[in-house]
Amino acid sequence: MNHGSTASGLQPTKGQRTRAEIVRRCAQLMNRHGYMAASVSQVVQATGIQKGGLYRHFASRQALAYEALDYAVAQIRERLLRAMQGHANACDQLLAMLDAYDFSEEGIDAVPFVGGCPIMNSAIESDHADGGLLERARAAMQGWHELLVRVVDAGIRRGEIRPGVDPHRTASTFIACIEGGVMLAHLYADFSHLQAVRGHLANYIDDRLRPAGAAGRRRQS
Amino acid sequence: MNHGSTASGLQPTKGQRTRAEIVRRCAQLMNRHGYMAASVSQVVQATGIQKGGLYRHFASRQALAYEALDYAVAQIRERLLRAMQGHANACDQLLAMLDAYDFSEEGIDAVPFVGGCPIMNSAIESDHADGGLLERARAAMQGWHELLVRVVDAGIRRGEIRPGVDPHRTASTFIACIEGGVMLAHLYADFSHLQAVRGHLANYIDDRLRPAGAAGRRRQS
Amino acid sequence: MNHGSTASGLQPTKGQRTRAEIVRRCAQLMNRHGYMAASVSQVVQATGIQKGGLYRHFASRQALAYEALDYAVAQIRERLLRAMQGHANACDQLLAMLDAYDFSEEGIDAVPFVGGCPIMNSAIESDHADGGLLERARAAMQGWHELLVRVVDAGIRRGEIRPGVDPHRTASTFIACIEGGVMLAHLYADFSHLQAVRGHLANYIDDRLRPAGAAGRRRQS
Amino acid sequence: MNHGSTASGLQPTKGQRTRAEIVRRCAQLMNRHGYMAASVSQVVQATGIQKGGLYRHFASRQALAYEALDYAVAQIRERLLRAMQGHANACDQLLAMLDAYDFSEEGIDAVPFVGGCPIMNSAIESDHADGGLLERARAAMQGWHELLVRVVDAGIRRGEIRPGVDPHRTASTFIACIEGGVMLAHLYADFSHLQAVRGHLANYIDDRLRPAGAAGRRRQS
DNA sequence: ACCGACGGGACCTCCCGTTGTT
DNA sequence: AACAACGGGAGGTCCCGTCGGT
Repeated sequence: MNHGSTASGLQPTKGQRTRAEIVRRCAQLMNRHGYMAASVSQVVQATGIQKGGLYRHFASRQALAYEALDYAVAQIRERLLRAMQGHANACDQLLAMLDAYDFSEEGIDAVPFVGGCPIMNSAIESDHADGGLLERARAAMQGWHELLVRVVDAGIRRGEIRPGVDPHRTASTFIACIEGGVMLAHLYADFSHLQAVRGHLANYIDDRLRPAGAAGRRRQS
Repeated sequence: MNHGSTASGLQPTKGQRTRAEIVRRCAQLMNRHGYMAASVSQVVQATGIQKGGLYRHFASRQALAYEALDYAVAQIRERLLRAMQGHANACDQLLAMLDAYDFSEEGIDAVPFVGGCPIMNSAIESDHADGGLLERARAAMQGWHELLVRVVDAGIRRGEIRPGVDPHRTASTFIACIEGGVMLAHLYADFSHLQAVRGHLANYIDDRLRPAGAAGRRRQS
Repeated sequence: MNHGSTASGLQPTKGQRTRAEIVRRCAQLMNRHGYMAASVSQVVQATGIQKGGLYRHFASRQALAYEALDYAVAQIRERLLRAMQGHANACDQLLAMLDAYDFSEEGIDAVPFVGGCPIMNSAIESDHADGGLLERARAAMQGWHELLVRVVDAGIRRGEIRPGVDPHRTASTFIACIEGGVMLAHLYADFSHLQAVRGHLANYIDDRLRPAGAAGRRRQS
Repeated sequence: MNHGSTASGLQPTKGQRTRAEIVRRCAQLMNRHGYMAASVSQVVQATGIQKGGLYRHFASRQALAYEALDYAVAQIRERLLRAMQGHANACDQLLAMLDAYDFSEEGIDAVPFVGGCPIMNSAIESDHADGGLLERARAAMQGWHELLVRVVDAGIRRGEIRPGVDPHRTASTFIACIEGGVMLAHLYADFSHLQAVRGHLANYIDDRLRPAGAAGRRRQS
């Protein structure tokens, strides 16, 4: 049933293209309606493919949900990495992560992820229903956390962040602030909450992360 | 169908006690399994009461879910208020709110709310399914936000917080940090993430909220 | 889910009566269409009860099928026992068993078991699909086999059957002949095949079972 | 769609060989799982050929099932004929038929027909579902019955069987005993039941079929 | 000659809510 | 006030058969 990438990676067959499109559409759908809460009928409507066709590509609704989540997490991760690559300084990279969640210019209903952050959504939903979802949510969060730790570590090594800073606690703090801000922005459909958090994190960086003498030479939100 | 408080408020009848118990049990159940995702069968099992009996007290599963959410939010709010009342200084009150979410000494499976913060849970879930849930989640969040605004305002008036601080942005920041921290603690079943956030907020209070001269005279996490 | 005989055995509740009626109707249906092959829709049509109601009484279609088979086997067994009780001589009892399968006077579509012998039917079908069916078919057959062994044993003790006869082999022989005859009668909707087998078994009794001197003093088919 | 024997009978084309292999594999599969109960997926798995390929050779699953049954019946018939050809005496030929069903030396899971006698299986299953199956089961049984009648008739003509014997009733009796014995042997996975029936039939032949003076000149089981 | 891909429908299960009964 | 019993329907899975490629 795993028709993922069997026959080379050059010319995707029709089935592979269909399958990829299903995953893409489902990621959008399920990030709103819940990865486990979305019904097959909704998937049928969202993808334009019938049940009979769906079950050719995925063994179960659950398997499709997992794959959609994996896809969504990969998308978010890519967005984060791309946002970071625009900056050289570790502190700027940290702020860029938050900015990656700000869709205010693209509109709240824009791509890619209506429904908020998939990692947080699955983290919350995993408590409800499903063990497999929990595993995936934890793995996704862990990946993000480790990414942040690496950024902070590198910042310390490069002298962009004070030596005494604890990378793990800093990572947790950033994630908590970002996810909390995303939740508020999404709940109210109002990104000003995210901007408030951004200002807070910028201050935090100045107060506690940046080396004392180097304060304040960057764009302020 | 709203048998909430019909026969005076002194001696609750048997029906009223049953009804209250149902709501209490459902709040526990639904905060884990989702307010809309929890099925009537699960409610029957969790409460030990049969469907016929349930529908005597509640017009629909949805109505019960709303009431359970209201109850859960009220419980959390009460816990927050009680935590605040232990402190006179506005800054301490703010930190006490976060501490109210720390169940590390009571165990992760302890009361009252296995499954994390009901406000955040409903905020996330409201995106999935239900308009009524969204309204309630927003109202609950609004209530909390306003409470924080009042605390900050009062702190400014009493000279415990710097005059220039924006109460709304500060409230948003605290909520974001707390909810993000709760989410992490719950996802990993590990309250150390919440402690990291606590340290961060304590620093933030010292750096940006407390009047300059008054820095640092209270227990540090 | 096993609402079999909870509340005393005196006044069956409405549910118990419904349940019993479902089993009765299903035994008829499933003995024709196969215990596993019969669909829930067919059960709904045969019983006049809807799916929602069915699953209140039985955990699954399979559970209902098992119960229907058990009921059918019990009915056949009762019919066999009643037929035997009309005769004192062991040899006559053996022939009476075959006669119990002869519905030629009641019509081929008569009660109780359109569709042939439930034991044989389940024995054949058990090979197809289901392990639980095989267990039940074996147990039912074993019960019948042991009944025959007891009849032969008693016949030997009372001097109605020759001492040297092997009860087990005799039981197997009778069962094989009867079931084979029932199958033919049912396949062709023609009981003359069963009569042929009856004549054969009567001869067999005279030739090999009855004591030498006592030959031939009973009604011949 | 009937690509049975289009291009002469000398060099079977690749398609014809594939088709024959499908029928052969299906006969094995369907004799266990039921001719109508076996799903196309099971056929796909058993044959290693995909649906698109299957439906090139057969118009429907039903048509394939019929052909598989015909093949199975032909196989059994051939086995019976071959067993008979080893004996000249009619009485020995009758016993040889039963022996043809005894796979105890080849193992219960041996070829050719795991799942018991196809004629009996289809006779039982035909009651369930399908009119076409019933026709075929009756025809197959009729063919066997007539074969037995011819054997008995020839035996009478050659003086190996008493003149007064009724060939039809004798044929029915043999079939009933054999099929009943096969059923027992298969149900218990124990061929001793078939041996019991064999002994019984040998006695029956001595007592009622063989001419009086010619008793006992054959191997006893 | 065969396979991959898909549509539409039937199946079993479970759900929610109502009703009659105790 | 509570339960047992039931109807109607939605949900997820799998089925059979067709069609376009190759």
